[in-house]
Amino acid sequence: MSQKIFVSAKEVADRAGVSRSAVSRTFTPGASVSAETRRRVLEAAEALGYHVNHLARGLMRNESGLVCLIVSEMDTPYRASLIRAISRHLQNASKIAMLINTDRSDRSVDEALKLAISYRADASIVLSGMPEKSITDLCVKSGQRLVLINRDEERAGALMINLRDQEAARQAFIAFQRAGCRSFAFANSDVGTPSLMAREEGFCAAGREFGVDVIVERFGATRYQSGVVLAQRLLTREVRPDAIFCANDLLACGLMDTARHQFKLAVPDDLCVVGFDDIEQTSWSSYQLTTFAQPVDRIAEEAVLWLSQPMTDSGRFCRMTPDLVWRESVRGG
Amino acid sequence: MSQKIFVSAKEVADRAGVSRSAVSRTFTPGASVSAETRRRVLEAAEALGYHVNHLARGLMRNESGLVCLIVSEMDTPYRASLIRAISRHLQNASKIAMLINTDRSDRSVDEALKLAISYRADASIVLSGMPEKSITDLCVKSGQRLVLINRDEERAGALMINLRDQEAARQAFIAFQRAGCRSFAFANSDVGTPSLMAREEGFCAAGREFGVDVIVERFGATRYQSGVVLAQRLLTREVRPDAIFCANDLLACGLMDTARHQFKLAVPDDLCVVGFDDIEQTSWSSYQLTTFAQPVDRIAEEAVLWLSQPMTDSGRFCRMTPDLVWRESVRGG
DNA sequence: TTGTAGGCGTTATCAG
DNA sequence: CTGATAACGCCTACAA
Repeated sequence: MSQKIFVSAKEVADRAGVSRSAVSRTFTPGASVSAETRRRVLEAAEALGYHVNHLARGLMRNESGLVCLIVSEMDTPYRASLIRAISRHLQNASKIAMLINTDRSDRSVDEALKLAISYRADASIVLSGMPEKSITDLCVKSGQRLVLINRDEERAGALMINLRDQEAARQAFIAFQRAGCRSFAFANSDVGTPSLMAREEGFCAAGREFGVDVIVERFGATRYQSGVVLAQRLLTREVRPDAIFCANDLLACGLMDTARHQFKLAVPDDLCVVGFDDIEQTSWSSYQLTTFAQPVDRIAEEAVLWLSQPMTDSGRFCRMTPDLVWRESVRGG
Repeated sequence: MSQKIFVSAKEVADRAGVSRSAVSRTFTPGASVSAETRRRVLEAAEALGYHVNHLARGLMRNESGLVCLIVSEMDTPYRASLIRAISRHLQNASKIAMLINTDRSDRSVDEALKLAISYRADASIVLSGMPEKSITDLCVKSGQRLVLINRDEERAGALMINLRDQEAARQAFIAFQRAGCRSFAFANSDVGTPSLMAREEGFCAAGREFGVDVIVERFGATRYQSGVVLAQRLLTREVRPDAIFCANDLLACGLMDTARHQFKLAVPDDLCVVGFDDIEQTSWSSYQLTTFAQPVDRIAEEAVLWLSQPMTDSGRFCRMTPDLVWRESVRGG
């Protein structure tokens, strides 16, 4: 482990023939420095390759500029696009994203939040799992911003961004009805994420509302492969569903592929499918999936906006409406 | 902007009735503390919610624990999986990833590296674009580790991880020949990334080697939509290619979809296709694409390993061989 | 406008 | 094993 030798403000000051404070002031936006001093400092800094030490600055200012992103399975299309959107918005706000991988267990999310505290992150944004109240309380008490995305529980002092999953599910149900579908199913993973469960419940509730039975099948992780299995289970039932709402697009892709290739069904003629997220693949011509678009960019925007809001004790809910994107996997439209 | 009030070692020391040093030692792995002192410190820390300030620790130890990931278009499947792999390996090495989005211009990469210096990152890993020599020199001079992935230029003191793109391209060519293909094409984007160009050159070189003409078409970004356009251009030529090597999987998916749906061609009977990356979608039953797998996990492993290697002036090349994954898009296999 | 002095929360060093 | 003390690099009064 070799020594790191970054150049410090003192060296710049010496070379420029000014005091350390002059250097500091040169790099502090609102400070007063004469043009001449500034010029000499900048010149020396350039020559030496000086860059303000954000660690030390953060120590003084009590503001690190770091924002912690806590997320599991980040290579999943929807997650990846959300991370990208958030990190871009953060950069625009002169913050920088620290990325922490979790395994989706609540304990590993707790560990991640502790790490965020250790790094004196200005904020933490949780995309996966639900941290313990004692930890989130500590975050908030420490003055850290906290954003929970698509989690259902409330946390004091945090911003909770949620989608109207249930309403969307109802909308999907109605779309199926308009398409003349008669046998309805919901295809879910068995991980029990709040937003996934909300979609399931919303779809079942719509079934009750309209006096129609809804079959629910759950299996595995929320991925393509589970969609394959779900299709095999649902499409071999005595009364085969002709309308399947999938908890997300990945499941829908696996399900559609299997319906077509293994069961030789035509979508949407034999089977209507609706997904959720609007990941890029749904627009590919092999899928053309009708789905609900998560307002990824707006979620990111709201999350980052919250970081500069004055602290409140109560926390805030922010509910957004996903847009139904009509493509070719449902008749009519 | 409300004040942040994190609890400090002094407060823990006061509560536990010991000195600040004792607290520090308790949280420093190799240090010697009596069991009793340790217990009292831990108890006080727990009660107060104390967490070591990594910013201050980094200042002292001259080691921030931060590693900067510089990447553009990070929501792309291959990039996302690489980021995930790297961030997991970093976590195992008790480092933490800082994520910086660039627009792939070399200038924005330079800016990102300056940010990495400002945060005293222990290392920077560049996945996109090529930073200026003056900047990379500064990084290395400052004692920062530097890893360049899939870049072609050399940089002193850096680890450069590359794939044997040309050899892979030759292998693809031979696979096409074995499948009995007669008219060869290479489908590329027009961004000119080193690794993409290497694949193109390797494929053309193989054509020359075997005395066969190779058509090259380039268009747009390295994404699905460009694959669509490339298919339209290539498949309307007088002599229609029956073997197309795509610069990456995203292009291949767009090209395959278009070949099948718009041109009603059967893959692999009418057209053989090979891609590159082995993104998850290639294993979906709509594609079953034969492709070269990037050794994502090994790349991540090597990159992280480099961070703990003793510093050398010369830098190091690390070349890896992508594995050809046989699926259904090429006859034979 | 400028320089000086003190402190931010740590860790390393060195007596005890 | 423990506690005082001096850094680390920076910012912010305060006084000049």
